[in-house]
Amino acid sequence: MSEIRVRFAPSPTGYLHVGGARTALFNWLFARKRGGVFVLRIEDTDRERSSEEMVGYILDGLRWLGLDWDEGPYFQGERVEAHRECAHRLLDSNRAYRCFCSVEKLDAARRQAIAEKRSGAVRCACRSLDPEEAKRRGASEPFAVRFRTPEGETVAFDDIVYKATSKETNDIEDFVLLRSDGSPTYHLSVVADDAEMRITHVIRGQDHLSNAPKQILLHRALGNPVPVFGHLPLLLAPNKAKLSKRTHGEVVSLSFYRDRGFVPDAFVNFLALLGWSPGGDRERLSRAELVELFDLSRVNLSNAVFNFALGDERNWTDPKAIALNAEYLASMPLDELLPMVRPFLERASLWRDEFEGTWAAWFRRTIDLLRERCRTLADFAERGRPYLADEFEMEEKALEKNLRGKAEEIRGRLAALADRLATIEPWEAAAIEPAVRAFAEENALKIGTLMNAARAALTGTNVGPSIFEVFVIVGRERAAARLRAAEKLL
RNA sequence: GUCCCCAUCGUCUAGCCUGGUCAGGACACCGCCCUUUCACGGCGGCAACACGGGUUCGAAUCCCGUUGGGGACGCCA
Repeated sequence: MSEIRVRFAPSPTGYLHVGGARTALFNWLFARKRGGVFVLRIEDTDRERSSEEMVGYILDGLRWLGLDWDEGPYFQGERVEAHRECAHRLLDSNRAYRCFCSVEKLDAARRQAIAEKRSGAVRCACRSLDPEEAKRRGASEPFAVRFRTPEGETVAFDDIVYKATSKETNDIEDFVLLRSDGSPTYHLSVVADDAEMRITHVIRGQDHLSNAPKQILLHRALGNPVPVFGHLPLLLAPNKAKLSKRTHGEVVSLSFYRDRGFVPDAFVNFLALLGWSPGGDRERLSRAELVELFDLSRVNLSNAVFNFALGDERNWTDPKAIALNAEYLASMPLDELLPMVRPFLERASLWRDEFEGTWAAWFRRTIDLLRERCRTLADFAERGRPYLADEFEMEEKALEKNLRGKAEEIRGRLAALADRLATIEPWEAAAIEPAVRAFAEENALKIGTLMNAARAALTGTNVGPSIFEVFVIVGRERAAARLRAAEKLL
């Protein structure tokens, strides 16, 4: 049995989006599961729309997800001579022909065919031109090279996902192989490169399903071994349209998920479950488990909706993705989490080198305390501010409800509590709690009122971890200072 | 318009191949418990086999049709 080789072949005409990332992931999983080779090929034959910058983004995205490739990146644009050579071979064997029609004329013919309720797969008149005559004309006239699609045949193939699939060749147009400027088109390049790179399994989006018969025909005409195809159901936007960077914007771009604080493993886990399931109830799956359980033939046949709602503060992207990310944040090894949090703190100007030096133990404890309440890495910067820095916002809600609203009861008591903090030993939750409770009792204060007021004073909010843990993390002096400051707001 | 593909809770899905289960799970949502906050956790609730015909003792499961959705039909990839 020869080696299994798959490829991910994005075109660098835009950012890597979530759908493309999933295609890459499924190729990667398939290769890793079967001990195959994962090839990365950049399909940059559309020179006008491709850019080097986009190539960089695509590589960054794959690296972020941890989808390491074994070969490449190869650039299709560097192989145009080989592709052209294929077209000429086809021309020589009469499996392709020269077409002298103008693009305008063809467009008009196609529109008319559709208007007359006929097939859109129009055949060009140049198909029946005498090859020798066409060759002579070609010396002085621009022409495109078209594939001579056989007539009256059925192309059948077994798709790993869609199983038995077939298409009548009469429904396939004579697609272009070489443009009139001599540049190869997608179909030709893909087929030539897949053969050259000895690709055994073509795993890609279902939007390519109707391209498979054309490519099979081309492979046969070229005398290549035909690869096995596996088409993946599409990822749809909430409005059920195919996901596209252009219409759906940055929220479908992979880099957006990195920037908004997703853990790569969590996002990979989520992506894997979009269109595939190992069967049963298992959902939280590590990368190793994914590789172990992955089975392309178990991929769903129907398209999956990727839910996002940018206007929605809480569920700006698929709630299930967020839930999974929160689960990873809460339970992943702290040592892996810490370095992921750092860039988000840096971006918010909350990072201090001491966090990795003299304050390392304290920092670990702080992040560990916060993680249960964070849904993205960005939340650490947002919720962590009162713990990590001295300037933080006093939320109006907290101020009104737990400080000013309770002014009669707590006036003078906050400052008194601040004094009391100095006497607590050791400075741990187990000692702070009884001391604070005793203080409340002595002052005829409801403990809840005092705790809520303290939370507002120390963190500026009315939500967060146990107030006694908060005291520990904020620290004796800072806590006292904040209590006194809050006293002045009453 | 032509061709191709698809169809289980709001969403992701298990079950379908090899008909017989209260159609299972997760997320979301709602309630209760835990907690004098929030979150986590626990318990419970809401919620689906698109429709119509067959085949069969019996259909989510097999067949046909309808409807709905998606994709392709480019000298884009």
